[in-house]
Amino acid sequence: MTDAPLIAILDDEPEIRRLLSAALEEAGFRTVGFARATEFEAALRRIQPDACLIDLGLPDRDGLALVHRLASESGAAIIIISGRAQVQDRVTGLELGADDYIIKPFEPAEVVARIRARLRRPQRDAGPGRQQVRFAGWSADFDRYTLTSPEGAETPISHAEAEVLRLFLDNPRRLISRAQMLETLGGTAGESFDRAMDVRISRLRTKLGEDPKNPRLIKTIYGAGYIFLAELG
Amino acid sequence: MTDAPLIAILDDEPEIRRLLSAALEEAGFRTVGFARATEFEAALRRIQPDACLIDLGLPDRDGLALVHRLASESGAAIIIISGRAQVQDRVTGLELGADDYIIKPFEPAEVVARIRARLRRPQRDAGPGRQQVRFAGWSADFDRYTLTSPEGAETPISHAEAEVLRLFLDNPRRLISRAQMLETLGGTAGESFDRAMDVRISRLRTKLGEDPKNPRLIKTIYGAGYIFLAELG
DNA sequence: GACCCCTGTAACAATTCGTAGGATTCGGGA
DNA sequence: TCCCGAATCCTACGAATTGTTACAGGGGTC
Repeated sequence: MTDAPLIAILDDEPEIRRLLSAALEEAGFRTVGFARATEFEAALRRIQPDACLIDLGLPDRDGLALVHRLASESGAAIIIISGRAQVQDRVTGLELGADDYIIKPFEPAEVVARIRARLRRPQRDAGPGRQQVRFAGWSADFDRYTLTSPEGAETPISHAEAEVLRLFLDNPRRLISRAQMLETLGGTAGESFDRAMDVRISRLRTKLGEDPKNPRLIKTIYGAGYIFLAELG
Repeated sequence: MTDAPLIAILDDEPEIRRLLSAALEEAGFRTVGFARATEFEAALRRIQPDACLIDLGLPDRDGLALVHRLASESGAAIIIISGRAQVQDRVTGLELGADDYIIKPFEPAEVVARIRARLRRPQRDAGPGRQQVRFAGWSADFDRYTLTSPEGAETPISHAEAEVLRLFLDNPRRLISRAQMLETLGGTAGESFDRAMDVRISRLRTKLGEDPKNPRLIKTIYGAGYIFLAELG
């Protein structure tokens, strides 16, 4: 839980791996290096890095395909390191799901700073690990689909309710428009499906013990959307 | 209503602002530009951008201080654009809380790609509701949409009322003309929409407990506009 | 097959907010 | 000071948005 973040390094040049892992460990990270994409992918079943530094132009695999797969399946931050400096390369790398794109030759200090910038944000971890979030005295468990009140009472929540709650927890204290919700929750636009949103929220509100006249956690902004007010922790 | 992400652009060169907003709007974003940091900061009480593009080296303020404040108080993604290409500049910018650092001259396509990369991930926690303002014994909370009287009584305020109040708080003791209000609050000019303003103000006045005969906080200047009289703090 | 829970739809209630119209106030000129 | 037109305020009403409840279909379990 409070371990140092783990950074995976995928680069076929041993010299670069050494340089990077030295700088990162100096900065307080744990590192693990790989020379080939196949090794790296095999290891991903065992370890769960917080960020991946990936060198494009690997000998044994198309790096961009790997980036794409990682982006959709892993919650780790993905940072490309590449010697290809063309704007088009950078754009496609980022569009495929990379979080950053660093050009060789790079400065280790900048790599560290960019990794830190990525890890500052809450990770959306996709692993099967414990998915518990605490907020305003409550505790949500997305594995067991339960909600525990500040007093300790536990009530089950449905999948639909959990989806809404997760969206709120990912964007605390930010306005979330209806359109955003429909998009995130997979509802096809328009129709009377946004009615379903209202109902989901209404049900979630009751389970959170909200006062209908004066909701404290889920606030509705007329004509704009919703705001989830809670300190995470 | 607020479907497309909103990108704020802070740069003192009009040419750059035009270039960026053209590229971003082409990519489906909404944009809003500012030439000065003070304008930008005032507007932040009113608008809620999803990402901020900030040019360092602004004439009227230290850009890095602004970045630092934004990073701790806003949930928006922060991207620095700068002509200073030294590694040390980049590192300090990122350490201060920026999410990315782009060097001039930049390619608009890459800026778009990097913004997209930022917005893919859940936004940073917006911090403990920095959206509180105190004035004349009152306290306005723009997260919870409440107004607390000097005696401690709390009344909810609607979105429309909050917009007006925010505008007043951004321009204390300064005359605000009707035209200005309509423009800021998004009302399409002319028509009988300025009647709506009257009503908004009237409702806000009642919630502030104003004496209709002798308003103390929101004063109307016949034929000119309104003035909000209050010490902020 | 009977039962139960989840989830969307529909119908109705409550809230928000702009519009309309008359009442009131303001400022200038007689 | 008094009067008049214009600007501003206030109240009520209605359209649009959102909340809530009841109900029906679907899928899973025993």
